[in-house]
Amino acid sequence: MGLNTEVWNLIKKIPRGKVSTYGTIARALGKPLAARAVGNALNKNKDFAKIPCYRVVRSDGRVGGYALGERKKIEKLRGEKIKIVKGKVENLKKCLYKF
DNA sequence: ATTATGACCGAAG
DNA sequence: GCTTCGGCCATAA
Repeated sequence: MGLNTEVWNLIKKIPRGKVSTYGTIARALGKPLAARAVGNALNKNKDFAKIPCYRVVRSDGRVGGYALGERKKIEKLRGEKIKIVKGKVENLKKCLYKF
């Protein structure tokens, strides 16, 4: 397959109301230094219905990019009761999903 | 084979 | 808090 499918299949497991980070995903795939590549992989996803790419944020809590725009990403997260203040997730530790 | 680009990260100022 | 910078990986040209 490829990195893309690996990433997509993995993040499908992130439940509603939880998030993960690019770096965490990279580590979970055994490529600890590939955080950037993970972002690229998510950017190529088109199936927004099945793959919750909006649940992946930056390591410092900032929401990060989204193919449909940062605005939409924040809306989606808020829709799952995740607090966003000044473009950052509050209590990132608390919302983090453990793989 | 080389270069550029991007939904990143950590350290440093 | 903030910004800048070098480093990293994968993909495309």
